Amino acid sequence: MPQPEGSDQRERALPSFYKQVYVGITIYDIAEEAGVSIATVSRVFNDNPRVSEGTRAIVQEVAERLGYQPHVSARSLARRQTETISAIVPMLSNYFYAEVLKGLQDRMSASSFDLLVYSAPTLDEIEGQVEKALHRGRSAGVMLFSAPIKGDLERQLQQSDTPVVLVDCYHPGFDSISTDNRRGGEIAAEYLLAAGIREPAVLMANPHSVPASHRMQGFRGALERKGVHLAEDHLVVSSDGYHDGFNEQAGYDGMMTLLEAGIRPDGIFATSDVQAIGAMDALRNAHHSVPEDVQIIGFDDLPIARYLGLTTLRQPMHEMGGRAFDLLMERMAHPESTVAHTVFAPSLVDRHTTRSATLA
Amino acid sequence: MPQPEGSDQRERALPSFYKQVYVGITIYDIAEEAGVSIATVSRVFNDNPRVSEGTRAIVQEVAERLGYQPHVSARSLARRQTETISAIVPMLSNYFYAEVLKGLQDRMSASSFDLLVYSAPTLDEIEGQVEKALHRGRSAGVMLFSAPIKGDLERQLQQSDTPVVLVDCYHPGFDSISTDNRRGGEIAAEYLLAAGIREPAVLMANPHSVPASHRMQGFRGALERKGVHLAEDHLVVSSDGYHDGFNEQAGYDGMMTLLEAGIRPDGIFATSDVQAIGAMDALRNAHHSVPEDVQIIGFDDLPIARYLGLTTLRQPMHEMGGRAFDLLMERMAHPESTVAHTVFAPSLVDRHTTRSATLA
DNA sequence: ATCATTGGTGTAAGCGCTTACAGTGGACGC
DNA sequence: GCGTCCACTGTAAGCGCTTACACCAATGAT
Repeated sequence: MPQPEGSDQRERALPSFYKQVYVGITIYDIAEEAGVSIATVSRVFNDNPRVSEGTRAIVQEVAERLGYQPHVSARSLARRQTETISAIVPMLSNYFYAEVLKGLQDRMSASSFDLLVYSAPTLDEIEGQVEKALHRGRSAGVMLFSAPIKGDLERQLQQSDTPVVLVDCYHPGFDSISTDNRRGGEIAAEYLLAAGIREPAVLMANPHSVPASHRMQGFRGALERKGVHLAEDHLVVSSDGYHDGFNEQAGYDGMMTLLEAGIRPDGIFATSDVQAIGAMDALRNAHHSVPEDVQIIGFDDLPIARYLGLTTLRQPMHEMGGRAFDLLMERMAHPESTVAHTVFAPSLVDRHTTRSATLA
Repeated sequence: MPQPEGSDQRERALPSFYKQVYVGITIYDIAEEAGVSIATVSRVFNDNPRVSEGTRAIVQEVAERLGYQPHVSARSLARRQTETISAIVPMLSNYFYAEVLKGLQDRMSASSFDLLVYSAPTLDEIEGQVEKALHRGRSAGVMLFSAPIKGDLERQLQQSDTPVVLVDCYHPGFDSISTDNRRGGEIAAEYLLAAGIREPAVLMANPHSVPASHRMQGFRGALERKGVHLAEDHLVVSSDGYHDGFNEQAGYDGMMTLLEAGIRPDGIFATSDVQAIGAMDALRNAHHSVPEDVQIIGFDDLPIARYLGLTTLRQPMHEMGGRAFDLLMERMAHPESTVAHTVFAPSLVDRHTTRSATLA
């Protein structure tokens, strides 16, 4: 239905009746009511200084009265940019992601950006979600969590020209923010060794999980530097696909594998708190006491870790979220600047599943 | 910069060089390359049957080759609708919301909708976030969590014509989905009474929290029906604003208030698991044992409840999220149909902080 | 008094898409 | 052999906004 000329057609949308006030007020309505052109109205909402104070006041009053709200799609189409950023996370109900996202939102709330959340519980879902997030006009920036950047995904991201920030993962070509997982593993090893353990074991999540691998590698490396060997059969790798093996069942099963093989480590490093919790369950069932018989260290510092008194490596999740947003803004402002990798050092939170804590 | 005529201007965007292939391919580019009009291209992407098989194949091939992606803003502007729904939650890092959101996303993933997440940690932030979510063109539907619908907010929602579904809260004028909090309170009371308690106490979150109030009311009501009175000083209401008093500290403080007043209840109903956990902390510090000296029941069934052996009332969070999405879709399809309220019955999860569990 | 400037405003094109409406050419019936 | 119908396809308007450019009155310089 062609709109014959000017604003004739528009008149029916004008707020003659109250019930219509809140539906579809456009700048045309305001322009007509205020007796100015749509360009002027638009200028007012864009804080363009080339509008006289008087006109500005009138337009604002009318807009207020009619309950005008700019149409986001029209605006981003005309401006050629959105105020939406997308986050692709493996799972919302995972505390780590929820907390990072919260940090992100807390920082975002000062800006006018909105947060679109995609979830990709399994690795093969990532590409699809990333593709959606990368749709033209969808997001001003993308935040990708815990994804191995290679193959098609890598290409996809490289070919796109929307800014990307990697969280909890790494690729030389993109800004990233992560925890120094290797260092975390090292700290765990040093701590356990200092606490007197002789026979370490590792409960690892899925081998393709980069953070899990790094944590384990750091742990093993530090061990070896101190002359302690991590036996092959003392490293249990989860094949549980649920959340990459970062789950309680995986921890429980891993511990049972050890126990059933007659292995009795006196120090355990679990690549996540949830795994540690599962392991503690198994240990309890088998009547082994923590930390007397076996000491255990987790990773993440979930709220539950505090309640269980679990010694763990803390990641500054909230801060990471805020920083991730900053990085994205930075990248948007300077698309060509050098790629930056922000690495947070994990800190040991000493509680009651390790000896030194009890002795301290 | 006016576009003189037809597609002359466009030619520079055509993929003569590969590095440009992935930036800004429009239907004009495809139309030109495929030798058809933009209308035809558009029809192909909208599954309009009035396109011949041959033409369709060519267009699809070209689109694939050029890596075409529709521009979401342009599309929603032209279609006068978005494929985005917004959720306004108090706090992402709260397990309840994260889990409901996950249920929502799991159901959504089958559709082509995207999820915009706003957070409103305090009550006065709700209106602002709702307003953003209600911006014209922003969302096809809004999901509002745990918000008291009254005053400006009520008006705001009523005047808007975008579908709204309330989660974990209620208003006669809007579709809603919630747990029967009163019933949950009743179940807790009946259970505790059956387990032999004589002196009940309630640890309640903020009084303006509707779920907390209902839980308490249900509890008190059931108690009275059995001839047991809940003394005024046995009802501790939190004034801790953080997350409406649904936090561990509030539970801890509430329990301490009781203890310091010399009150020694033998059965405690906490309006949330986190409060129950805080209370148990206080109890432990004061050397009272659970469930011997005092039995305690929480509400929610967070993962941590399982580990602590906390008896609690479970809300089907994941299912609620899925259902919420269905309701929203339903409402979008039939804007004028009768308002529907879906109420889930909470179920008691019997663990070790209550007697009957140990005795059973 | 005249002309360049300037502050304020309007006109209209264009962002990339959808879709009503208007062709167009071939198959078919008479 | 000509009109009718149908299956496709193209033309162009419009979604609500931004913004380059044009315009105009008032101002200051000369």
